[in-house]
Amino acid sequence: MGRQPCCDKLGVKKGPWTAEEDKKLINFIFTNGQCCWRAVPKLAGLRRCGKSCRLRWTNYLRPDLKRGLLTESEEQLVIDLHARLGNRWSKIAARLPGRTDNEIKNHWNTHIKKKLLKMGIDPVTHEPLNKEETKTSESSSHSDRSPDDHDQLKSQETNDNNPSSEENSICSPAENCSNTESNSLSLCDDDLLMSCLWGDEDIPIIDEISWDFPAAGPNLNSNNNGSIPSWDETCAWLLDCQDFGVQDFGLDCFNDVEVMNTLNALEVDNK
DNA sequence: AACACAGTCAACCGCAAAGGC
DNA sequence: CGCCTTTGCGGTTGACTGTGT
Repeated sequence: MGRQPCCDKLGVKKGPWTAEEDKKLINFIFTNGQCCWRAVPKLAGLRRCGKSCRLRWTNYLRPDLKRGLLTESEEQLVIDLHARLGNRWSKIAARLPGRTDNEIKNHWNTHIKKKLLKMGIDPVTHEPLNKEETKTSESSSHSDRSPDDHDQLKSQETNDNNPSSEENSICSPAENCSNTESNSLSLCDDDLLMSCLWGDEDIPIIDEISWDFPAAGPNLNSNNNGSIPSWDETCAWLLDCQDFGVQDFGLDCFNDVEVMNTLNALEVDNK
């Protein structure tokens, strides 16, 4: 019994997305919310597989994404999290709001890996490289964290959700780093970042709290209670990284005059 | 200017987990 | 309980861009 392919290969487009396709996808998700990805291409009029649509949305089109290189603080956080979690990029990304697993994975492979090697640190074990050489002859110790040694971490990970787990007993200022603050890590200093890192409460992911687009259209202002990037911030991406204007979307949900004025103002600023 | 090489990153692929029936 | 579908994840690829010769 063969596995059903994620899409019929016939007539399904692959490769880079065009602005037109992006528009269709954004338009669809803004008006209908994120529903069954498999159905999205059909409903949105795209000749893509659902998987591709989901990837495009999560890695590129999501309004809450930060663009640009990771900051020093974020990079340090990634390194620390990688030491703890290994190549669990999605888990790492979940702790860096506005960053995607793909982005972090790429950044790790292209920048951080080399940086660590330059510093004489094994990017896999996070141990000093010369230390590694001597250690290879020894049997593994608790601190010798091989890439496959993350099963242990995995169990820790599962305990992350358990408030009574041992790891959670590590008292850190994380408690002070409230969820709302955690959503704007870029504003935190390194101490706060580390606090957030060692606090094992799952940082609420922006997706979960603000990207549940109702079909009726988002109430753009009501969700902004300070913990979520303002609409002004989140919509800037539309003007920032795409070569089309907001009006081009023809979004029914953008019928709020105030919002439209803001968007227009942003667009003017951008020019 | 032309070419080669290296670096970067968006996108694809295959697998596994999750969830519904 | 087992099958099937859907979603999510991590590894990998390949196109594009920048830099050096």
